[in-house]
Amino acid sequence: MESADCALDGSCVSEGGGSGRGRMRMRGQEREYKSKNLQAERRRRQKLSDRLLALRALVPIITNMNKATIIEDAITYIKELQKNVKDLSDQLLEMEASSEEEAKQRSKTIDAAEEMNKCGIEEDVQATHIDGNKFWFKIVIQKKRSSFTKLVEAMNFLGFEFTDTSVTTSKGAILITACVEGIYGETFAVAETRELLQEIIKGI
Amino acid sequence: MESADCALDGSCVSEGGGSGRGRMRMRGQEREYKSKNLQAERRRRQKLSDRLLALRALVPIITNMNKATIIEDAITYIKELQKNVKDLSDQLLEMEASSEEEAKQRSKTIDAAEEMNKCGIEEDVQATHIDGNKFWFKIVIQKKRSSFTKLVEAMNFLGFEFTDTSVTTSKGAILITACVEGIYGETFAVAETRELLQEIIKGI
DNA sequence: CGCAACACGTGAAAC
DNA sequence: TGTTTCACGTGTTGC
Repeated sequence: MESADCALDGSCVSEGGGSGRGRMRMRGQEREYKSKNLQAERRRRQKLSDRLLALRALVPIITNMNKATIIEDAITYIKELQKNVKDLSDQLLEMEASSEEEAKQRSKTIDAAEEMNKCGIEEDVQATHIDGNKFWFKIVIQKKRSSFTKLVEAMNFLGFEFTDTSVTTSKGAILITACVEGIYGETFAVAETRELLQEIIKGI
Repeated sequence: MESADCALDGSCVSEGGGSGRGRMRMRGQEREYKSKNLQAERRRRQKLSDRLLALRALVPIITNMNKATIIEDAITYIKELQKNVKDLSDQLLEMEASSEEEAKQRSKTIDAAEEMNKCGIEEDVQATHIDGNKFWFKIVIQKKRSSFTKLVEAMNFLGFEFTDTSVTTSKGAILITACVEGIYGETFAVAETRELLQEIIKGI
């Protein structure tokens, strides 16, 4: 090293071998200037080195301790992270979109349910538990426009799937006999189901 | 610069001012050594500079063009990305947990389709004109969640009222036999009604 | 021995 | 103005 014999505080001169460049005058100021510059440069180098160290500590995979490879690894890591973020946010967006659709469906049926509450007809309802979450029920109500549709919608909203159903219309009345199954796996009590049906019908 | 007066290929000597360190002999070889070292150092510097440039290009927010700040920004950016990835994956995990039920339902419908195909049940749509705006139709479709509900909704929307209906679910398929009546008094052609039904089913 | 990587001091330029 | 940053050439070290 050219200045290996200098003190650490840069108090040495080590004027370059270029003997005649007309820059050896004002030795004291020149010395001070060089010293300040030297200290600043030392600080700068150390700062950069520290930053590089911090960067290396942040990157999980390190192929080499070299300065260049540290930055290279950091670059590939950043790219990987960006890709991850993109993929994840895409996936999340897709998920949210699908769940939004469901919410829409639900709100739609809720609106329907609210609309059902406007009308008020009380009719006969019978419910029987078959097994598990399967129920059989019989409903006789006065015929109204879209009443069957609304019943089906409401049952669907409550998590019931129609398996075997029979609908008969006669003289302004509708007879519905149906087997339904709770699709979410919850078990309902018979009385509860009956009350549910009556609530629905009350709304129709 | 100590060797600012040197040619770019490093052909200068610029022997350090340290006059007596016993290292000024073999001038030719020393010159060649320095030249090679110089070239290698140039390459190294350029490579590192390029990497730094690439890193800077990858980071969106740049407060300064300084080497140190470039690395600093990269560090904060990496931390931000890591946080993003963590948050997103957490959110996604939560979503997936809540939508597991749906996946179950979907696999259920897939199973239903397989079962249906196994049993040799084919999807079918038949429509027959009874009189006026009354139709009788038979539909055999693969069992899906809310498929019956959606069919009823669609028919209701199109102005059909269900009068006599029978629904049977068996082996992953759903058989619907129904008499419907156009409530608005329009007359529909049979072929038209059948196409309508097929469109609806396609949408389910 | 050569090669590769590094830290150093220094002159010049930028803000 | 001077402080800060940069690129440069060089000596040194480890493989």
